Amino acid sequence: MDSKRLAKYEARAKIIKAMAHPARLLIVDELSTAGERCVCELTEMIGSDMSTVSRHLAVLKGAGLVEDEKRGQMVFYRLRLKCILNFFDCVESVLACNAKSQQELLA
Amino acid sequence: MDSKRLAKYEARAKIIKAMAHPARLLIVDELSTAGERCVCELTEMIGSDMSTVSRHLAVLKGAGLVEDEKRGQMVFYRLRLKCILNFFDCVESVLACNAKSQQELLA
DNA sequence: GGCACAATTGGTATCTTAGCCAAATATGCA
DNA sequence: TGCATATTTGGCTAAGATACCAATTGTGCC
Repeated sequence: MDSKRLAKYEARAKIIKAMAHPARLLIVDELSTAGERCVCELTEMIGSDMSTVSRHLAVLKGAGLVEDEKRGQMVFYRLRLKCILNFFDCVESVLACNAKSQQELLA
Repeated sequence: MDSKRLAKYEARAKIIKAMAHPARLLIVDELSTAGERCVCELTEMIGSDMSTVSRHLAVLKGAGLVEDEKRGQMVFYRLRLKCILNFFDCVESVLACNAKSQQELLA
């Protein structure tokens, strides 16, 4: 793979990798409907340590998927782009396709 | 996070994680345009060991993204779904958005 | 200043992933 | 049968990801 093509796929992979975790998918999903959430709200939803959630948010921010804003002692996160929902539609159709194949194997 | 919601995000994460690698993105991209490719062709494009490529393909297959067919001594892989291209469109728009932000910082 | 709350960061243990080489398996052909 | 090619799998090691606790930073309030 030449270096230009590699750079292209690495850039894509970084973004995709940022979403490749259940907790981070919950965050993206939640932000897409709620608009914005502070770290403490997300922490309660996810149910793990706040330090862990903060690191997940840092990953999403590093990939450019979310942006943050500090208001008072809280930090609010929101999606930078809405198209991530299309993304999920595609993932769901893969899941549906897989489920169908599973059924055909049983039938 | 309740177990049902967790299961939903884990299923999604598995699929997304399967694409979260430059070599696997090249494979998906290539299959989306070429239709199908054997392991040796993909190995040459990627430029790493065939055993490595074979493992990447196994990851994609495990997530239900590709299917394989053995013909002769070769194994051909192809995409199970075409919608993965929409997927890339979204990733590209995140990249474009990031690039724009970078420029604004410089200006 | 001193305390409480929100969030991030350092440190560390643990698990997973990725890569290579070598070995095993499968197919085609002489 | 024997050899070459295509692919997968086992074994190993290095690198990366994840989670927790503890410590630190920043803000608001008394």
